Amino acid sequence: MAPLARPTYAVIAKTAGVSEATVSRVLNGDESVHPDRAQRVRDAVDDLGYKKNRVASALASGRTGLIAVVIDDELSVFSDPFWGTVTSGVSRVLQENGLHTVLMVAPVGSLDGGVAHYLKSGEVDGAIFFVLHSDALVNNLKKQGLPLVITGTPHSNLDIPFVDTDNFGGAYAATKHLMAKGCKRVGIITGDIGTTAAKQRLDGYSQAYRESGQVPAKSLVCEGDYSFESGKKHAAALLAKHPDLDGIFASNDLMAMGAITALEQAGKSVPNDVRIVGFDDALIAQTSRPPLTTIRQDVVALGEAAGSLIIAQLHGQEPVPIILPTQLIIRESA
Amino acid sequence: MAPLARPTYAVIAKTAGVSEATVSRVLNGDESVHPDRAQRVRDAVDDLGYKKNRVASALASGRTGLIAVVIDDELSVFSDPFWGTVTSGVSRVLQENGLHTVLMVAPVGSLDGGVAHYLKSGEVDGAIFFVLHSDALVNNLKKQGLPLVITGTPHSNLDIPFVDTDNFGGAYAATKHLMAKGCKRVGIITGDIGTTAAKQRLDGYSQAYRESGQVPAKSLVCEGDYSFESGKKHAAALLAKHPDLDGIFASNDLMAMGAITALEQAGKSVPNDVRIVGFDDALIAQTSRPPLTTIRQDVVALGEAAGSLIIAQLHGQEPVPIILPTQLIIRESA
DNA sequence: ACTACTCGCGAAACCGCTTTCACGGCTTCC
DNA sequence: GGAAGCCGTGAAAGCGGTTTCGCGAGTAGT
Repeated sequence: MAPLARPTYAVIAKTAGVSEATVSRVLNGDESVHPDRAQRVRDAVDDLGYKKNRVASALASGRTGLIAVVIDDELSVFSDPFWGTVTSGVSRVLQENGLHTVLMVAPVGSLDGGVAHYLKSGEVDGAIFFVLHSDALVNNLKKQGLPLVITGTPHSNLDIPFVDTDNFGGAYAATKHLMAKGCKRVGIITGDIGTTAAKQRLDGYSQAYRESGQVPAKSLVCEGDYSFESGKKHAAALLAKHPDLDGIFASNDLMAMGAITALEQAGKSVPNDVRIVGFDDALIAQTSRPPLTTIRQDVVALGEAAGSLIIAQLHGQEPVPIILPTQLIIRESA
Repeated sequence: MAPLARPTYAVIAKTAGVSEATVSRVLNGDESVHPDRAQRVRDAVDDLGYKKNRVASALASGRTGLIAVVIDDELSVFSDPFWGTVTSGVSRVLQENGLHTVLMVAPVGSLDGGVAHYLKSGEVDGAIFFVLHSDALVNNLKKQGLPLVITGTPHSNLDIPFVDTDNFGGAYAATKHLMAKGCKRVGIITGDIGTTAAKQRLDGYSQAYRESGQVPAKSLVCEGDYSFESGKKHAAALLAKHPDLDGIFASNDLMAMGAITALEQAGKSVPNDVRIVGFDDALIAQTSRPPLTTIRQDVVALGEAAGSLIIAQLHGQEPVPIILPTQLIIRESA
């Protein structure tokens, strides 16, 4: 580690013939410095190839330039490309604003774990939470005034800015589409109903169903867990209970694929006998056979929105929740 | 931001009745402090709920406790769950060692971009590179003595520790498996041959082929780019050139799925007419119809290995490259 | 008994940047 | 013409740890 002696303020100040205080002012965009001196400083900076030491800067100013992305889990990122994609969106926005992303993949659990300590200890300027299993930590951090953003809609009425996809609208559109295609008996395989997203998608389905003049039978609603296997299982069950089933809305693409597999095993053709719509427009939706009709959510945009919400707070602006629109992508499964 | 006044060394020192220097020694595991005083310090730390300010610590010691994970790209993470998974492996290992992961998703390109500056400016204690398009930056950083790890085998003979999957062995096993199943004419769809992984997998294929007593025809080798579409395209081409084709080794699962799609469109049955083996054992391998026989690489382990290599270097140990074994997963496609 | 070391520990310098404070020089207002 | 106000600027005091340096006491060597 021979960090080839980087210049410091002392050097810049000397070559520019000003004080260190002035150097700091120029480099931090303080307008009150005389243009000539400011220019001298900038010249010196360029000549010497100066780069600010962010650590020293952080210590003195209390701002680290780091934003934590917290994934309260082990599994999500491991198996789901979704969060990786969101993260890269976040990362890009932050980078454009001179901030950096600290990734923390760990069960958050208590208020006293490693992650909690790290966040509380002022080493990051803000935090974005991805999968939130408990509100305790978030509430705690909010009290300390740490800028926060939640992706997904929070359970309780936390007064914390969040970004989310229009789950309700997407599910509504998916169900409407099935109805428009002539489906009379449409089942739904939900996600883990403990998550707000799953709940909202169910609501969208129900709403569309009711607008068709019918009420969805309880037995048409199955609670899955977003896995391929659960899609398979519940599709088979639905078919067993309702031989006249002609449509399924699955709360994500993976379950939709599971459903297709189950239906074809049962001798049904998709989309001729049963039409299927998924949610996400993940990569697998395109590679599926038949290609999956699904609700696209813009995952990168989700990350970018989260990033901008944090930045807004850093700038002292009052952040407003962001709900991103979805888009119906019609392929062959419905 | 009311960081409820966290205690500092000054407070600890006073309550423990020692000097700040001693506090520092105790907290950094210096053995030379008398056990009694050390205990007094530890008690004070516990009582006051003291947590070290990492920023101040970083400034004074020159160690930030941050490791950068650099993805020299925009696309990889966006579309491929692979890197997300590796990252979480890295993150876990680092966290266990009191380090944190700074994620940088950006084209690295020049020696002078934002990422380059960040890395050179000593704000991280080490860096792990994922997708490496150019050796320039890495070489440059190495000269500065920054601990580095590359995932994947470097092109040139850089003297930089790396972790990789046994691409050769995996491809070899895949091809052998096809031969053992009775395949006589086995094509390969490689990845971007500019990457070492693709090259190594091709070598493994060739080796296995030669051991069967034959030499693979040039026309059996197609260069794909890891995408679904390229798998589809090249499988169709292979079949056109070799009507007697009875096996395909695809360098990743996505291309294998593309190949299946193309073959079925051409009226061939998988695995009855043509057997197919993929590589990765990604999620889609299980959801494919038929389920994909493939070479599993342990992606999480890859990340963990990268993490430990960095840590080894931080401890001043001489790191040795790590090659992780693969495993043949037999499903229905071959 | 006297010098020579070793050992544990505290004082203080230091890491590099930010920010407060006060000062000299000007303009403005009675 | 003198008091009051501004403005641009530099000196210096931090931010909260780490680390060097040297001191005093205790042990050993001769």
